[in-house]
Amino acid sequence: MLDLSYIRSNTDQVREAMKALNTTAPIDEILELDEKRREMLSRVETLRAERNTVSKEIPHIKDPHEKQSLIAKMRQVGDEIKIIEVELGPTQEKLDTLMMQVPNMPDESVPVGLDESENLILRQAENLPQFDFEPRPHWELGEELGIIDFERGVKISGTRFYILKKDGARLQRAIIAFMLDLHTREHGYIEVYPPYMVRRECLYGTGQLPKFADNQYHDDEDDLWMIGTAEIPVTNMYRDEIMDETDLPIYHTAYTACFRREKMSAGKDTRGIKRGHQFDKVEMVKFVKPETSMDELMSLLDNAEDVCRRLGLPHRVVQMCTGDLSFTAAVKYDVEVWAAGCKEWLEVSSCSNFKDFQARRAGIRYRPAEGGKPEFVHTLNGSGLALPRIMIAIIENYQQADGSIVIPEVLRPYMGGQTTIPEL
RNA sequence: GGAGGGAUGGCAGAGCGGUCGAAUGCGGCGGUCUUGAAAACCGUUGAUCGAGAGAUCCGGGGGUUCGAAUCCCUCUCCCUCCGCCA
Repeated sequence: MLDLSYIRSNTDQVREAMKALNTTAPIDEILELDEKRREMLSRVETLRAERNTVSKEIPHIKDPHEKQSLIAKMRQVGDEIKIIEVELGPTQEKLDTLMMQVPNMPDESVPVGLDESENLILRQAENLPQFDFEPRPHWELGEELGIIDFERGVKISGTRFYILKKDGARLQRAIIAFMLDLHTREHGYIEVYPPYMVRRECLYGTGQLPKFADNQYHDDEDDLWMIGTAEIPVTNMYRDEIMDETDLPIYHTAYTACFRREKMSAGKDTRGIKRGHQFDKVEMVKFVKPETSMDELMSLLDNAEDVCRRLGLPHRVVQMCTGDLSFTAAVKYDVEVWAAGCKEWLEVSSCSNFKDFQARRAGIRYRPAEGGKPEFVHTLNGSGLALPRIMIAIIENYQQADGSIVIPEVLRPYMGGQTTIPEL
């Protein structure tokens, strides 16, 4: 959420930003409602002040006539207050609703562009794996090796579901453990294991609601929402908290399953395990002081790239232009990994700086060490990394002519020393 | 799922329908004392909006009242007991 007083005093910049984002936001309506709200607020506050002072005097008044007349007068003031409040309530509500629909402002460093075609490739691996045979896609190899069962996945849960089996399931487990160990032991993150179902307020805090309700699975009976990413529970851990400056920065990493309806991508990527309704991900989340957040984003991105490097997966980094920025992000970089079989760059991580956008929604603040008012922290997060696509890249890039797969060296300790699938 | 009890400032814990943004203790911060520290003593110490006056906040929402932390309704959460269960 943006700061309302910022919108008020920097209206032109906000309008420009919305244009750059290639979106519209109800700025005029917001300003109008805000003015109406403030006008009513000052009226109602004056009346309340009067009632407060008089009500304090009433018990000390001896003369019963005077007392009764003041009570009558205050009853009238109370009625007036109520009349204004009846209008003020919905106005405030409407304003809040609109404010929740305004996307974050892009950082000045973000290139202006219309859509994904104008994203910037910042760096790209030069040596893609070479084969002296035609590399095959993971859905063929996976099925042949008996490590992915598409048919039975669909049988039990429908389209976009699959079952990992034998070394396939084990490989995924190994990657998860490897990534968590890397982030906790070498990158300074504290591991957490959060709930996969959260209350609705959490989704407002991180920005999935109200705009993206379509993509969330949710249980009507208890109003619990299945997380689409660990960002949701982990960021909301500190909702409505004021931390000490010395607590910052906080780095968390979490392994969770993620659930997405994928409505907007209907019919897209239906082959293989690239896009499922359920997938696993290791996530990195940071809470930092505002002045450090851009540096923190760079190190977060590097932490994600480090996973690729160690797994020996050629990757590239893409900076989102304004038109392809997500609703909540002020800056966003994607890490994409090359998959030799389907010959595609696959997005395995998305590293964003949300600045104070989520913190304001979720009420996450810190008290500066030198005293003074609490300030909003900056939040960041990035995948570290998404499992299915890493699985794809490993299966396809490490495939051999005979259809077997060589296990990347760093994963072998997590696979009991096994070096290939199938085991020789 | 059934029965009961509770939710107050960073924590613990008082609170009569008016003088309560809230006693007291702890913690935090500042000071006195001390070579330094501890102890002791004194002071200070919540948030939001607002230029300010002031307004609002005692789990959330609604109501009664001139006036609500205090009364009523409702929701949520927590605790205890019973039942059920990985």
